[in-house]
Formats: sequence, C-alpha cells, structure tokens
Amino acid sequence: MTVIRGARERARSEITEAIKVEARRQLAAEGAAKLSLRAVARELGMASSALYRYFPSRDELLTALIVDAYDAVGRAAERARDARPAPATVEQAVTRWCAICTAVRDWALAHPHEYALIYGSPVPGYQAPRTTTEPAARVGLALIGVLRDAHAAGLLTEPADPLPEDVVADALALGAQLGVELPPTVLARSVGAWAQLFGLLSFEVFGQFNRVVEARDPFFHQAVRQLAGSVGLDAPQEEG
Amino acid sequence: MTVIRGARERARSEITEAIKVEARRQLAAEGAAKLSLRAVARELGMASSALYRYFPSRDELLTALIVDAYDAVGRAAERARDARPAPATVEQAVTRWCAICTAVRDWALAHPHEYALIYGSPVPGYQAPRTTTEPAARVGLALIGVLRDAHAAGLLTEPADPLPEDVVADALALGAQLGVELPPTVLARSVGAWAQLFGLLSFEVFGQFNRVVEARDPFFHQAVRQLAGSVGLDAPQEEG
DNA sequence: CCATAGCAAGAGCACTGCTCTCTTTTTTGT
DNA sequence: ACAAAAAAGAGAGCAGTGCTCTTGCTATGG
Repeated sequence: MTVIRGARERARSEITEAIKVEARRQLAAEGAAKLSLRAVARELGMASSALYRYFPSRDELLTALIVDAYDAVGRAAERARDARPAPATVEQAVTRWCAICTAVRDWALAHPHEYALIYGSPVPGYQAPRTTTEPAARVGLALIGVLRDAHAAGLLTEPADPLPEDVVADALALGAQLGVELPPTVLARSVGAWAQLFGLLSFEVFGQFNRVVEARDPFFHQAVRQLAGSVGLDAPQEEG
Repeated sequence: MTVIRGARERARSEITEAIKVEARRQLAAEGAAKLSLRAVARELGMASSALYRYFPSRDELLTALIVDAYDAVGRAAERARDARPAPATVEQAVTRWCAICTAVRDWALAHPHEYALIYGSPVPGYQAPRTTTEPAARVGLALIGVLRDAHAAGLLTEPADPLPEDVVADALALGAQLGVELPPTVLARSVGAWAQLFGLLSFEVFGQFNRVVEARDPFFHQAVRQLAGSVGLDAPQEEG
C-alpha cells in the first residue's frame, strides 16, 4: 500500500525525499563525517528539531543513504549486465563480466563519498540493519548471474584444484540461499573475486594507487579480466 | 640527532607518547569518529588547550595514529616474512606469501578500528601527507620481496599472456623506484594482488562476509593461495 | 464543530574542535 | 647568578554539533 492518501502524506514523502537529496548533496560535497543534520535543516529552511520528525537520528538518515547507495551501484551493475545479450561464447561472458566491473568502477569514481559510505569503514556505532543486506548483494548477484548463464551455456571451465570442505559447505549453503545452479567451487571462488574486485576499487578510490598506478583504466581492465579467469571464465587472448 | 637534551624534551616526548597511547585506546574502543581531543586530555588530567602544544589539530593526531598503524601492520608482515628462510622451492615461496597475508589478516582482525583508519574511508578533509606513503608501502614491499627471492631462485613462472603497454610502463617505473629486479608483468600483477588482498580483508573486517562466508580461515587461506598463483607462484597441490 | 494527532519552532543541554589570553615554569645568554 | 626568552599549562570563550523537551499551530477524522 503505497497509496498517498492525503496532502499530509504527500507532503511528508516529499519532505523526506528533499531531506535525502540535500543530505546526499552534502555527502557528495564533504563526506559522511561532515554531514550535519543542522546544516541540512538550515539549507531546507526548517528548524533542526523538525527534521527529527522524519529521521529519528543522524544514523537513521545515514542508513537511508546507505540503502540508496547500494541500490544505485546495484542498478548500475544490473544495467551493464542487461545491456549485453546472454553470452554464447566465453569471450562474450568475459565481456559481460568486465562490463559489470567497469560499471561499478565508474559509479565508484563518480560517487567516491557514497562509495566510501558503503564500502569504507562502517559508521561508528552502527551495524548493518537487515534492510541493507539485500541491496548490498546486488552487485555480487549480477556477477554470479554471468557465471550462471555461462555455466548454463557450458562455457565455464570448472577449476581443477579442490577446495577445503567447509568452504564448499559455505558455497553450497550460499547457492541454495540464492537459488543458483553453480558448482560450489565456482561459487566459492566468485565470492573471493567479488571481494577482490572491491579491493581494487577501494585502493583506487581511496588513493592507495597514487604514485603507484598511473594507467588506471587498462590496469583495472586487465585485473578484472584475470579475475574472470580465476572463476572459470578462461578468456582467449585479445589485443590491447 | 635524537639525543634528549634536557628534562623538557624528555617530558615532551613522554607526554606526546602518552597522548598517542590514550588516543589509540579510544580509537580501539570507539572508532576514529568518536576520538575526541577533549576526552583524551580529560583522561590525561590536562586542559584540552594544552594538548594543542603537542598536536596542532585533531587531524594531525589522527595522522600520527595512521603512521603508527601502517608501521604496525608493516612490521607484522615483515616479521612473518623473516620468520621463514628464503624459499628454495615454490611451495616454500607460497608458504611465505601466505604467512605474510595471514599475519596482516591477524593484525587487521585484532585491530579493526586501526585497520579501518588506514584502509577504510579516508578521514574527511585530509589527504595523505608524504609521511604516510613510505610506511604504507611496507606490506606491499614484503609481498614483492617474496616474489623477488622466488625470482632470484628461478622459482617464478612468468605469466604468459601479455599486458597493455602502459601498464608495463607503470610496472617498470615502479620496479625502478623500488629497486627490485622483477619482470614487469609480475610486478603489475602483484600490485593487483596487493589491492585484492585488502579487498578480502576489508570485506571480512567490515562485515560484508556476514551470513555469506562462515569458514573464514580456510576461505582466506584458499584465496591468498590462489592469489599467489596469479602472480606466478604456481603451487603444487596440498591437502586441506 | 471540535478533539486529536501530526508537525514546526525555539530554547536548552552536553558535547566537540579550536583560539586567545594570562600565568607559571624551564631553558638560555650574558 | 640573574635577567630575558622560550615553552608549557590553564581557563574562558566562540561557533558548531546531535538530540530532547516544551510550546504552540494546523490539518484530519469522528
């Protein structure tokens, strides 16, 4: 029931949105630490105490922004995936994999502070509410979706060396939870690749590559291509 | 000239150290965002304004803690490296590589807030001063050192597929800057592995693996072993 | 038409980083 | 040894923060 019943509810949702917009503006401009409820209220021309009718605390406002950020980056990943047809060759699957990674990277570089909000240090007191766990999985799901399609098309070369059994157990549980048909070894490795992708992104966004990596685009592209290989998408050579 | 000339300098360095100790205590307890100069001063029984004689701002104190944290994790990595003799077989080289990664992980799990300080979102206004770049490289250098030794012993199988030329150029520059003799392809890939290692660590420390990976130890071990393979340390099988 | 529930505003509390001034202590130069 | 200078501490104060409480106002529903 998201029916807006009266002018009051309409105003409420509009103001809630306006608060988030302004908060996101300050977040993008100055970072999460300098996001101030009072400043948001000031910019919106309302008393700071009035803001507490919409968000019971600063942390709640930040949580709302976190969910939105997860949604935004997840949407970017899914758009990149859906922009290309289901893979018929290994090379197409690798291309799709790289397209998702690149889309996530583009979003991260365009929204560094929002990226830091979700993939940097967690905010002081707070632990992720269940609301955030589902949108947080979207990027990972998009990546796994590529592998699922590739596997369905018989394009996946399952890695030879075995995995510890408890790792396989985790992978089986995850596969069941996500309802995806993939060999547990592939699934386990794809979780690793998922984390490692964000290692590359965090180092670039947070400046750890300064004075180390200059050719960022080709470096990233090469790295995620190798990452694809590590989960079973063994790509043939390409030039450049 | 670090000769302590009088009682004044001695007291100064002692108080400086006491401030850092108390600040680190608060950092470990509550996180960087809740680290307060006034609380530190209060705990030390001095006026908050007196603290500014030792650190001109909160950011400067944080920077000092950052440098210390980089040193601590770098020291952990180097100790793990030096605890094992120079590798004579590929398996030994892989073991050394994994030992370094595990040492870094142990440090990160034991000091999550300090880890977040250096590998999480950078603090609001601040960009890393040159003081931090040198200690920040120590973990990476330890990892590259393993590869250097392995290469010198002829244990390194250089990856076959070529790299984009500007990536190779970056790797050559980096090799010259570090004064290390390694094929640029290995060097470039090791930078990727370095970043990816911290992707694994950040996801574990920051809770992204919650309800996804339960068997953390074997998962990590398997992942860094594969990482070693991706930089040319192709390990023979080992059981569980 | 009126009671009620939702909303806005202001004052206020406890806290923060930081600056300024004033006093005390220690070092240094003659 | 004594005065001048440098360094350090203490306190008040400013501007800002998150958050709460009380006081009015306004739109909604019986």
